[in-house]
Amino acid sequence: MAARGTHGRRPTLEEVAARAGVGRGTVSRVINGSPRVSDRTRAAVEEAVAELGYVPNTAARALAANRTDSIAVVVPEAESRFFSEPYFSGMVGGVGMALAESNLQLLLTFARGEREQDRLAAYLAAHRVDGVLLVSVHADDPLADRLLQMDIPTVISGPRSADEPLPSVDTDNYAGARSAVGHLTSRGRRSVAIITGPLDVYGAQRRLAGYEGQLAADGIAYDEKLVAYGDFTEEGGRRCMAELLERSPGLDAVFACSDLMASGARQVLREKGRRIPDDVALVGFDDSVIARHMEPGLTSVRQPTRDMGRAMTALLLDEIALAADGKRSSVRRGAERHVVLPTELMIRASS
Amino acid sequence: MAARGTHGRRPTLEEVAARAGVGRGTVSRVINGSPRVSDRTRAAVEEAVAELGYVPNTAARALAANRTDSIAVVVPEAESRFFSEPYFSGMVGGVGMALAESNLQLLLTFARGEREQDRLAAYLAAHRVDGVLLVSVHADDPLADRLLQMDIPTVISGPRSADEPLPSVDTDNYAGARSAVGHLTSRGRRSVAIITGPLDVYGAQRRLAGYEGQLAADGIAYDEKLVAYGDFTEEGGRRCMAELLERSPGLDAVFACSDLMASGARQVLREKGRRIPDDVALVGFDDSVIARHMEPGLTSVRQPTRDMGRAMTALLLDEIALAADGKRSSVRRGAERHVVLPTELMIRASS
DNA sequence: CACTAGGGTGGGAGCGCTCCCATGTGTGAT
DNA sequence: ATCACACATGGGAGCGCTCCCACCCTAGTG
Repeated sequence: MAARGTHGRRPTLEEVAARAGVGRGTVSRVINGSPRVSDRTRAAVEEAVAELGYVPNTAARALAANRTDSIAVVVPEAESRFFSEPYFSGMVGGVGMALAESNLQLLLTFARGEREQDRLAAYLAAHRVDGVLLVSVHADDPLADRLLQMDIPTVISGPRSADEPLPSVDTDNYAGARSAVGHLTSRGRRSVAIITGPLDVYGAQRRLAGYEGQLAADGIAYDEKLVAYGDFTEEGGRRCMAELLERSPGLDAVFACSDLMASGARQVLREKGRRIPDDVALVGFDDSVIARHMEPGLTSVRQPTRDMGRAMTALLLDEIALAADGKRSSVRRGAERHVVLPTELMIRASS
Repeated sequence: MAARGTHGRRPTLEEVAARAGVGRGTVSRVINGSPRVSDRTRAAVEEAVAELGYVPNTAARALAANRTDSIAVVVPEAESRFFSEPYFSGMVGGVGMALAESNLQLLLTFARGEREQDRLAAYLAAHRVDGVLLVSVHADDPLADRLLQMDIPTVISGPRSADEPLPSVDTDNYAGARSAVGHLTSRGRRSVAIITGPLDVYGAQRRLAGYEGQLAADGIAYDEKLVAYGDFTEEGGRRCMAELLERSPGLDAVFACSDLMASGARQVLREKGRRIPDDVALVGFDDSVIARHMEPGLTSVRQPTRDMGRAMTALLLDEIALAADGKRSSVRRGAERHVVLPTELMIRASS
């Protein structure tokens, strides 16, 4: 039943073996690049494979070998954020790029809500993937710990804390924030406000820390009135900007911890009649499309999302290899398991 | 060997059966929701499943049942465009959303270059997925025809021509273009230029046709000098705008067939000292982030990318079901296989 | 010239599931 | 009470592959 079309079944290993006049095992060896095959035999098998257009059946292989040759990218957010934030699509693109060189497949999964996460955890547990890439995780995310417990090779895209147990890839949020603030102070701004991200995201904390660090380095007193707590959304940016203007009408610069928030801030600044950058300089974070198309062009801290995706993939492949080798090294290369990528300040007209 | 950790193997069907005191077949029936099980037995099995934390092994199921419960989204572009164009991520998000309700998984695949495409075709042929969603295809794309030949259920995101053999989902490019141009003429613009997309993309042709259609309806003569042939890129938009200004300095409106091109056009208009919208009105297509953040806000034809993703998924599920039923209806519901979604003109300050 | 290594090779066993047929068990009709 | 039929159930036979053991043959050794 359910034969998929008249074009006939795909050839099997056995058929290739018959055609090449060898045994099943030998064909398997050739397919998997084992050295224990004579050149003559190998050639014969390869010919048969080509003639028959043989492609191994993944399901059978997965069942027999207990690996799936695929990894999952898990985005624990509603898909809606997946659109709006270039962070995600950049990351996924980088992963895809890195994967193209291996022969792994990429499973993309969204998991909003606890129920979904439960389902997902079970799913991943069922050995459906060789490893997991966790993107954008909040400090209290339960999924990460579950994966850790279940011993599934996992790499996380931003550590949840300073001592993240899972291997991770991150941008240097601290340095990035410092560069942004340093840029503002070096241009003579003295009353630099910040619109933070949600502080249950470790990266957002680090950006705030970078802000504080740079002010200290520049000998500028930290002023609580210049700190507004946002959530990475445009609306949050609006709200924070309004608050800031109310509390500190004299501010002359704003560092928004995401471009989206910067965009919200810009709207409010404009409504209140502040000119950018003349009255208030504005800097964002992400260097997304928005930054390039905003008016005036938004100075922003670039995150190499693509490279991050690549780095995550590389790390994960390591982890998977390690796990397969029976985790002979529980003493792993500590620091190497936490990759931190540099940021770059893209200077435009807004500052 | 290669046991993935000390936490032990996942329980199997057989173990659940033993625990529940029934046979393997019965458990399978319960898992798959067959009605041919008594309530008492069903309850017992469900309890055993819960206690053991049983999750079916996908590979085994795929092998036995000859289906994979997963579909592939194929993006035949370099990942680079995947980032820059919200079209893609919107679509993928919609697919993810629709899939969440089924229990299918989403495989994301990029295929740039012919070699990659060959590999991919073989891959898909090997029954690794139940169906394929093809996003953004050029008229001469070979992959689509191959999938058709191989009898793999496939849905394409924009038909390649008026008589696309594959089921498709598209936005109403013709009507969208008309609404944009009509909007411009209704505001008194008489010299409306167009920057087209690459004409080997059917949708781009339709937008041009809509432009012509609306001008005709408004009794405005079609002027070749007002048509510039772009490629959906920002740089292309710049080039075309420059050309147009040279050929037709008196134009008072521009319809760019993508927001990205509109952005390029805006830059050139500004450089040449034309005010938007006072001197030249500008309209884009896509209603992407760019449109919302451009200065002035860009009037743009919105494509419901999310809904498109959803619609594609629904169509594909149909196709898959049909294929499984032994394609009893080669006489399929013709028109229903081509879904066209309406556009909406988002009016902003640029026009 | 017998004897041992070892590289090459064939093929059995089994991965966990679905499919389906054979077997039981209960119900209503005669 | 008897027969027929429907429904519920158990379990064999594979799905196509990998793993591994046994075997063979050749080449080197004493």
